[in-house]
Amino acid sequence: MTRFFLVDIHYTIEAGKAILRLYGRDGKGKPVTLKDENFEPYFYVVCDDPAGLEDLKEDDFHVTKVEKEEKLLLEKPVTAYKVYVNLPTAVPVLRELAKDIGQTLEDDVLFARRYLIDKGLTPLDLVEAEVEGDSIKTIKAETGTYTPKGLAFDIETYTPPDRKEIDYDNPIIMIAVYAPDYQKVLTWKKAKGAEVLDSEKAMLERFVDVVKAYDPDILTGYASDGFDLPYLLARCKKLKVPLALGKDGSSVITKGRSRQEARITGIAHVDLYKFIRRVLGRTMKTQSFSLNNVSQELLGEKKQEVDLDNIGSAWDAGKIDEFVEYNLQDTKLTYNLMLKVWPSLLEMTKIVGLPLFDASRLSFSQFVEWYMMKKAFSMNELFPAKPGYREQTRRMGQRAQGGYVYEPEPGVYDNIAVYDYRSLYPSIIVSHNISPGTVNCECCKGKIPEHDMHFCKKKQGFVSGVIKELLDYRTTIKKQSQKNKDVVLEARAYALKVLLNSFYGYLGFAMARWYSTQCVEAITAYARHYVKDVIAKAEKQGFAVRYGDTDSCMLELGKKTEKDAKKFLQLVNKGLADPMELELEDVFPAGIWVATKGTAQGAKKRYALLDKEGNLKIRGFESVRRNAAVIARKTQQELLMIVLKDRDKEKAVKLVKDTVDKLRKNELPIEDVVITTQVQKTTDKYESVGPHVAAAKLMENKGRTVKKGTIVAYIVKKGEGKIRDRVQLAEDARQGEYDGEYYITNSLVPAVENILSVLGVSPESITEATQQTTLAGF
DNA sequence: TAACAACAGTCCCGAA
DNA sequence: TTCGGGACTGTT
Ligand SMILES: Nc1ncnc2c1ncn2[C@H]1C[C@H](O)[C@@H](COP(=O)(O)OP(=O)(O)OP(=O)(O)O)O1
Ligand SMILES: [Mg+2]
Repeated sequence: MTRFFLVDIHYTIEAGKAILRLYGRDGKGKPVTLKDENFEPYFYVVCDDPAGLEDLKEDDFHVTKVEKEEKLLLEKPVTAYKVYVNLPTAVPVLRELAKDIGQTLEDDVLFARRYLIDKGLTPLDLVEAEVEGDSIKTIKAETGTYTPKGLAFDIETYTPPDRKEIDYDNPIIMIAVYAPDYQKVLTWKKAKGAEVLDSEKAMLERFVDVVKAYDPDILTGYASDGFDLPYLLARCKKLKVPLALGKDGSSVITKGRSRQEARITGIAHVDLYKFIRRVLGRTMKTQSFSLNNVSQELLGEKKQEVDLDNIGSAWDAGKIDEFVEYNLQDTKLTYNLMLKVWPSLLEMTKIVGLPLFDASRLSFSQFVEWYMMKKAFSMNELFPAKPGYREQTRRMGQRAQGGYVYEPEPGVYDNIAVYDYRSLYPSIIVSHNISPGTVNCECCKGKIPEHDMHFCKKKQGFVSGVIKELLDYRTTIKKQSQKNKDVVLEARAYALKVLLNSFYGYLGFAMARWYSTQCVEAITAYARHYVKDVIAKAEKQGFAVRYGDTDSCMLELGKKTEKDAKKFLQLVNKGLADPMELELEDVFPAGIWVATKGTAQGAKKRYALLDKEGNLKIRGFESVRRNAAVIARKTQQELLMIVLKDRDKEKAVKLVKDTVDKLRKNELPIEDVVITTQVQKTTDKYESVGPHVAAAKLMENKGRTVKKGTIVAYIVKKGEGKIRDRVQLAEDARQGEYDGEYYITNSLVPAVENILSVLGVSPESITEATQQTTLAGF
């Protein structure tokens, strides 16, 4: 009997047979490798007459047996034939032949993943195997707490002083690895603090040895899928060094060109850049996803800045001491980032049940889909086929209505109670049993809001059942995080929230296996119903409704107290079916809503609240937008603080006037007028060329690569004509080069005018008055 | 930086 | 000069 934490799984074909190898570590920290030779690949065929299935064959591929099974497809019973084949690689071949006989299903499930699903094993959790030698006889899942054994690494490459592109002809000059109990920097020129090897080749060989000796479960880098490992591989190939990091002695394997990934057999390679960018990217404030910026935001740690542009000349001059420090520092940051995201990453890996390598690279849709597939197996549901191209296009044209947003009345208000449904869409799915298989059942009647549709009340739906489990779990975590004010739990609750909301999105996602417009329509119709219901109830109770968006409702308490606010919460919750629940997030001493530009109408998705500790919670305003000029963002934020906290109109006016003045007199440093904007396509693809695209082209002219996602920092210069003809890269901007008038009219004034007008101050008075003082100065 | 969804504000370009 | 739409970013 062997018990161990499962880290990775991989299969090979030996003597015409698929052999799975499971890699992991036992409770004492000893590495474990076991093989399973008794798992057979298969797919399903749904048909009336299975004749001919057993005889399918092509080349070396053939069917080994066929079993009849009663399964469910989209929650309806079907008879399916389970077609076993001799090799995993036979599946994509024989399924094509089987298409003449019936509908093939589950014919695109990777073999190792199939194994994990069928055996119910969870990576990074315990498994228990009965073995003979190193061969698995039986295997089952257990539970235990895994402690990660990780190693971070980073390479530095030689770059000639005048070049910046990646060129595999340039050598790797340094490699660092970091774990709390082990650090090393390798290089091949004399340097303080490093182990100095004779040559690049020797260094690469040593690197392989170092990693093997440390024997990590997890090897982590920052952008290591796209840079470090492909680079290492290229240099190793050139110098004839096997990059044999695999636990079976195999080399690192890279895959894909646009979306590269580097796999190491038996070790979970985690590219933190990829994971952070995809999972946290949307919510991060950072200007770029450089290791430094990301560490700054996530860890509050900044590494020493070293000018890497000089690494080539420094190397040539043999002055590389500072790069040793720098290289190690990078790996330390990478390691700490790993620790930071570990609770969420571990959570997601265990939930989805795929190896860490795969789990850390999943998109949200893949995540949802693999989770559903895992659950489907245990509930005897067949995995529906992925939609074909035509079906995808058809779905693309469909659009379901979304959430309701209440139009606010511009103004400053006191004592705002903020209510918000906990996991609204997921809780609707669960409480109303929304699932493709429960739509308009024969056995029940009823009608959902806005649509002639109902959902079964008797039979548990597949999707609703799957989400219920996760939702209950998230609720526990969220409550714990609130109770203990624990940021780690909060991060986990957040990851789970996004995941849960992705189930709703997934049901309306064109490429989904489980796709249902009806479900999507139902979910959002219920959501609109529930948020409007709170609004109506609040009004009935005499509250002034100030705002609401999708699942939230903000009430001005007026003469009412916080106790009344809590009573109202009870009232609403009494009318809600489990697991739906409205939460009272907080009562804020003050809040402001403004008009949309050029109208008197209240702007949605733009407001600010002052909390009891005196902090601002700003939503939608320029101050939280990276593509607004820094000066506009700063001034607006200060202004909001003055308006909500100091309540000082004079001070507010003065702030803006002073800022206008400084802009006019060109007194502000360049950093204050920088605008950062992302290019979402390559620069040649633009129909309309805006300032940031013009700036991106300036970068390209300087020989810099601009890719999708590059964030461009620029300023607007004085001059005539279009704004795009007046941009200058922030890095090249000279002091005083910016156009103060542009920033006043197009940036600062728009950001503050609707706030000032709530106070009854007209923007003209601000700019005019300054003009007068300026003139008076002459 | 392909791939969970919809709703919404603002800036600037480009056609009329 | 006006106005619609492309582009980007944020909120839920
Ligand atoms: N990223 C998203 N994808 C799809 N739907 C979303 C997303 N974000 C929000 N929604 C929808 C579904 C949510 O239930 C609803 C309300 O959003 P929100 O209040 O932010 O989250 P939530 O209600 O799910 O969690 P909680 O309020 O407990 O943090 O809006
Ligand atoms: Mg909510």
